[in-house]
Formats: sequence, structure tokens, C-alpha cells
Amino acid sequence: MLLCCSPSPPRVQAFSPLPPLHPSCVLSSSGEQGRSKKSKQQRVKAQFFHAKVRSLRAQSHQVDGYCSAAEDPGGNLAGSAAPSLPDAEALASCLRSCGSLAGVRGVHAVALRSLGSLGIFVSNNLISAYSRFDEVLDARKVFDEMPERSVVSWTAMMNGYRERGHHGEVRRLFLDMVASGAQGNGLTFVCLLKSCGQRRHASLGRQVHCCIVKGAWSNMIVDSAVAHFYAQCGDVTSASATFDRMVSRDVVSWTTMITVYVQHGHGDKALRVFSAMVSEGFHPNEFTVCSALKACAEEKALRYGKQLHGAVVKKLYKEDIHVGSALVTMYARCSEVFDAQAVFDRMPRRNTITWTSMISGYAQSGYGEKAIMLFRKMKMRRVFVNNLTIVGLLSACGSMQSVYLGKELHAQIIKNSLEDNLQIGSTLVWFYSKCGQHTYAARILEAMPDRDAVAWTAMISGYNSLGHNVEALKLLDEMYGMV
DNA sequence: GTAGGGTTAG
Repeated sequence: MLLCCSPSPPRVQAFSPLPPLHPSCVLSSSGEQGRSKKSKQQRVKAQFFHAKVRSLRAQSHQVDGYCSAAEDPGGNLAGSAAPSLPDAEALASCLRSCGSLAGVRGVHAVALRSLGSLGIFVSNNLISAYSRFDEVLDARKVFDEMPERSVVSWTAMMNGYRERGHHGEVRRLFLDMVASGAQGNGLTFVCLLKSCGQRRHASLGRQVHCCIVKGAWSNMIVDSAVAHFYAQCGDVTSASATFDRMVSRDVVSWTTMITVYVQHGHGDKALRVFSAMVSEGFHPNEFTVCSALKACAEEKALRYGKQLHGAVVKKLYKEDIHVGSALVTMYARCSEVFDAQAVFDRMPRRNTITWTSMISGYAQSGYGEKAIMLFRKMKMRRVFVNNLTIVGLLSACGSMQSVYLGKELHAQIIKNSLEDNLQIGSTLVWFYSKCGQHTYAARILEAMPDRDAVAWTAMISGYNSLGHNVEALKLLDEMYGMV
């Protein structure tokens, strides 16, 4: 079980109070080092474009020149420091390498001045550039002003909306595209599939898949997107069938399938696919290794996990923070918490995920005291705390059966308005049941806006352990009535 | 030419 702590829990007599969970330090479950999901996406985009900027350094210098020219309406710079007026090719390159919204606006202004009309190619690049900086309205303005559009214009605009979560607009735009007589291609359908997957809109996604088959748009990228869409909608069989039918595969398609299996609790299948991938000569990347390590953790496949660890040490991604965290989790889940600690200690960089993996590892292995001590260290180093750190801490309190520390943590959870979080709520129910405080557990379960299997199971087991079988059965009925 | 598949912890 998720929060099961097998070895005998060491009891703690007296503990100094927990460090406070200052509101500014508490994040959403996806948070990392104080950054929100949105800013994480932005960071990924920024990394991507830094790479682009490096490879297009020459053009980047031009961007600065064009921006300066754009800020000089009199055009006085044009004859001196600013470069000569650029053509569509150069402007599009600049737009692709722009690292800031101001840069995009600058190039847009220069394009209007130098080209007269923007043309399909520059407009398409402008749509993408504005979308990249979340300026979907500006992208739409460019799109609306286009006298002519290509399939790239439609797809780029649809992607802009999709990335902002405007799935209705994606659908409307696709229908407008069809009505205008334009035809989509594989990448248009990939965009639609991603939108359907994100919305868990299975029936629409299946129709898109039919269009792909009818239009013979299948290729490695499209089929990977199809497989991922089915997995997002919980249809692992269709995802697997799509993967099996693929004529050619690459590391991304293999990784997609491994991740799909892991995320749906089929660690054994994930490891079989991983073995097949390696035996076919594909080199796993850090994403693949993380998923394979997760499968090892799930299957308690310590030997396989150790082999992977050996491979990780030899590879460049041995310093990858996610691979390190996955190794910590793998060892902890395979009851080798001190190996987990050794990996943790040797990591050159750590973040919230790494610290949380180790705290949870200690808690699940029955070393609640070590988990709490590590948390103190984490706070001393000013590493941000997120919902899963709190879940790990509650798990530690439960493993020690320390009602005092758990209640103190509960008070901080309330202070930080985190009691409605599903994972935290479920773990609180588990914690109070584990400590024999069934009144509290029942009260929290009652107040939870959403309940998952962990919360129900914790409460039912709690009643069972007290011999309150009637209450346990009543709750079981209620659970089946609600699920 | 441009738009594009997997994004990781309990």
C-alpha cells in the first residue's frame, strides 16, 4: 500500500516543533523550487530557445539591430549601426531565435516596415513566436489579418490556443479550417489529439484517429501522439496496439510506451518494452531511464534497478536531477533505503523532488525520525516545500505514530489552506487512522471535497483495526455508492 | 522553409 510502513516504527519520545511551512514556501504538487507550473513551462521554453539562440548567434545579433531600428521611428539608425533591411528569411530566423517578447514585437515592427505585407511565411513565424510567449491574442491578430493562410498558419494558431488550454478555440479553429476548404495534415491532427488527450475527450480523439487513418497521415510522430492520446484517456490496450503497429520507432516512441505502462501500473510490461528497446539497439535517454526506474520501483525489481544504476553512472545523464530522484525512489521502494541515501548524498544538485523522494523513502521504510531530521535540513537550506513533501512528512509522523507532530503539521496545513488538497487530505485520514484517532479521521474524510481510494481505504482499515466492522461495512457501501 | 510526438516524485 502507498503509505504502508513495514518495519517496526521507532517511537519518538519528545520532538522539538517542526519548522513552519511558510506560505511562500508551499507549492502546488507540480511545483519545484518555488516555481509554478506555468513558470516551469516557461523555463522549458526558455531552455529550448537558449539552445536556438546559441545555434543562431549571428541572427540574434541581427535581432538586436532590428529591435533598435524598430525603436527608432525616424529610421536614423538604418544608415549607421542598424543592419540593412532584412528579407523574410532573415526575419523568420530572428523570430525563431527571439528570447523575449520585446524582441518579437521589435522584429514584427521591422517586418511591417521592411516588407510592406508580412506574407504567409513571416506571419506563421509571428504566430508561433507570440504563442511561445503566451501572447495568444497578438498571435490571433496576426492570423486574422492574413489575406492567405497555409496549413502551417492554422496548425500554429491551434497550437497557440492548445498550449493556453483554450480547447474550445482549437476545435472551432479546426472546423473553420475545414469550412474554408483548407486541409489539415499529420501535425494538425497531432495538435487535435493533444487537445483531446488533455481534455480526456476520448470520442473526439477517436474520430481524429479515424481521419489520420483515412488520410494516411500515420508516421512516427503522429502514431506516438495517437498512443499517448489513448493512454491519457485510460485506454492502454489501444495505446499498446498503436505502438505495436508502428512501422518505425525512435527513442521517443519507445519512451512513450514505457511511460504509458508505468503510469497505468503495468511495471512488468514497461520493463519488457524497455528490454526490447535496448535489444533493438536504441539508446535510452534520461526520460526513458526515469520511467524504467519507476517500473523497477513498482515491481521491486532491485537487480534490474541496480543494472540501470550502473548504466546511469556511466552515462552523461548521471547528474540529471530527475534520474537521481528516480534512483532514490527506486532504492527506497526496494527496501534499500541506505542505498537511496548514498545516491542522495552523492547528488551534485538537489531540488524539492530529490529531498521529497528521500523524505518519503525514509518514512515508508519506517525511519520517520530520519525523515523529520531531513526535513529540518531541507528547511535550513531554504529548499521549497510542496504538497508531496507534506505527504511524506505526514507519512513519517504516522510511521512513528507521533500524534503530537502530526497534529502540529495538520495545524500548519490548515494555516496554509492546504486541507482541501486530495493527497494531503487522504494522508491525513491515513495518519489519524494509523494513530487510532478515528474521530478525527472520519471528520476529515467527511470534509474532503474529493475522496480517493487512499482516503476510503485508510478509514475502512482504521475501523477494521478497532474491530468496528459495522462502521467499516457501512463506509464500504458508501464508497461504492459514490465511486 | 515555418507548425510537431514522450516532460519525470508519494
